[in-house]
Amino acid sequence: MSDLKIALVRAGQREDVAVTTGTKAWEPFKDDADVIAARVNGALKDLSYELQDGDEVEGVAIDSPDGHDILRHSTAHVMAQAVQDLFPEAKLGIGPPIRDGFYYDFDVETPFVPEDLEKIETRMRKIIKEGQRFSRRVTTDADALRELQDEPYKIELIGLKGAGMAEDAAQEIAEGASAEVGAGELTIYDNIRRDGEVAWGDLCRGPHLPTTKRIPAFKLMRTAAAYWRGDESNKQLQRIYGTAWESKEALEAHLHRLEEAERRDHRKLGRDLDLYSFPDELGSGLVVFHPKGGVIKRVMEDYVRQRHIEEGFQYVGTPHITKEGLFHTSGHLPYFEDTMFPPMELENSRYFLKAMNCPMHNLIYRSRGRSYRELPLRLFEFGGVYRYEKSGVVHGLTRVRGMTQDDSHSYCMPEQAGDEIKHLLGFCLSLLRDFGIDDFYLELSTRDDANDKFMGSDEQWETATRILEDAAHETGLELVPDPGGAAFYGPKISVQAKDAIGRTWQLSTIQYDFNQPAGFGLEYQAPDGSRQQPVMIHSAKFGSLERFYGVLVEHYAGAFPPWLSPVQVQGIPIAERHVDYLYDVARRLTKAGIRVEVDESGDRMQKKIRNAQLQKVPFMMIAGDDDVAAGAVSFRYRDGHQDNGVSIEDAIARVVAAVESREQV
RNA sequence: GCCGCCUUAGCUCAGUCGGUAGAGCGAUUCACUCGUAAUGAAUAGGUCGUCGGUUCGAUUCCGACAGGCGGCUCCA
Repeated sequence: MSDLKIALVRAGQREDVAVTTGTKAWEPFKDDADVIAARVNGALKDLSYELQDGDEVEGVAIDSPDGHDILRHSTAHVMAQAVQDLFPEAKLGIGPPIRDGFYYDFDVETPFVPEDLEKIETRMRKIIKEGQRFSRRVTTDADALRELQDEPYKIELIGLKGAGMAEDAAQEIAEGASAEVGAGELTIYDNIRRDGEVAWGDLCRGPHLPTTKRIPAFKLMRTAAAYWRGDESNKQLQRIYGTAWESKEALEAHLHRLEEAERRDHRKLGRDLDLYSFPDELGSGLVVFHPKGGVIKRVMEDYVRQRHIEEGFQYVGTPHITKEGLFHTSGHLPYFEDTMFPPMELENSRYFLKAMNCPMHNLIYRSRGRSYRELPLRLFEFGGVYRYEKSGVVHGLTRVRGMTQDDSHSYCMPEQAGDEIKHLLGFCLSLLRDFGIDDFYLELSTRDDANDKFMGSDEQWETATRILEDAAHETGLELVPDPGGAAFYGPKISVQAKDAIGRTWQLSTIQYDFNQPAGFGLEYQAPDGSRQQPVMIHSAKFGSLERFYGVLVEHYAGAFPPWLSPVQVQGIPIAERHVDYLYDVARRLTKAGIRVEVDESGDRMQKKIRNAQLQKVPFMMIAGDDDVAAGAVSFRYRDGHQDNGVSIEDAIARVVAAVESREQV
């Protein structure tokens, strides 16, 4: 029994402590009810870990990010135990923690139904009540293979590990597989009842909660199918999603956040606010914009077109269909024919609906000789494209089959490419900020060596990737790599934006393309008289107008800033005799370019206020006897606050200023 | 495309153990003219997603298809 020296870290403070040999990690934290694991020399360990001399030890609280992961992973184990209790034939897939919860995949004969979830939850509560201990046990590949002979998927994972997979490779082949097998030693976690009986066990790296009793609150959310190891050609397993939290209150808060997200759902708000609809008669993924929704679309387009022109773009127009040869020249057809609507045959030609705009812009470039003096040449349009998206992926405005791309192509000399990309990236970000989206990071999609879909030489790819990377770094934004995510013709930077409730969306994309200029034989005449090939840079600022529209609806929960609001001012008379007065003010507002309506329905004024509130109109302009007498109006805002007796001149100026500044009110 | 669930009035939803349906909101009309989130009454509105099968009889049971929802794969 010799003394060990350890360093205890608490609230960022290091403290040297002497403990006896055999001291477990839980002991220094026995008074901290929140601590459910330990970080020892940077690595997460169970509280049952035996401390070594020189260890630096820090408690992991259940409500910390790591603590949440451990809690949820342990809850996934409890769920898997419950499932195998109730469905003994179920084979285990993987069961990692994910954002806000966890899942576990099972191979079962018949898919789970909602009633099964209730039974599983009940069984889980029983397991939690039993207070089973999570016990770590180091094993060997051979022992594990013997022990898990009835679990074919686990055996496959051990095989992958045995093949020398690094941890990140394991991550890649099966999202979350690294939760079961890592680069290090192989371990099994046994769930042990109080009487010492082993209730259940699973191949797992851990760490885990000390006991199942430490799961304060959980809920199973839904079932779904998922391909084994994320590969479409593999068998589909049945996945159960659940969530777990450090307290009942935290669980409630999470469920409340989900409800809030539902309230913001752009599909629901689109109906409630009469913005757009998806008539069955049109077909899946095809949208019609109603008058109010059309206002927002038009304002977006007008503003974006104006900004492009200011940034040196030239607005062009191209048709929605073309003969197939164009897409052969561009190289798209072999890659995209599956996602294009089938061709129509006429006059001995096959015509395709347009799925991308770039080939047509190339024709505009090629329509006459080009001088280096006009480069960079920037062509821009709202291009309507159609893509035959698989039926299961169509989703509101964010995944449609007919969309409008705010698409531009910059043609430049190779040496101009870096500056052009920086220019485009800055432009994208400033445009997004104008629409109130200001929290983003960048993603760099590159070629994947294992895949032969990519066209062009190694050198071209390296050059292009480096130029994009430099431009991305210059923004100072976080840059996340996305290997294998590039288009066949070149690497891509995309802007991933976070909305008001923290969800991320891929919006702007900037792609470097050295292939299409070659395919189309694009040239410019250089200062020395020689003919050179330009590079083209694709960029979409919003990606698609429809998707961005949907993102904006959810970001603002339908309460748009005045410049985007379909109705900016709703006039509400106290009584019928005030209608004409309001119409006079409304006429002056209209003259100032403001979208204003006067509610002259038979409703009581309280009802009119309610209606305007539900329609999320930014300015309610109310007039009664007092206002008429004072030559004024009264404002009510969406947050309920009021500003009475504002003179008509001030009222108009106030609305106009809010619209012009694009501010939120 | 794959797995599961769903489809009843414009919207949100009841209901029919197989005998062709109901509410609230919305709409229309009438009365009320009102100071910051729902005035009252009356009326209209559905071949219960579509097609086929079982049945004396199908909105209800079965099948196919379409559309939707949640995931997976894919993606702007």
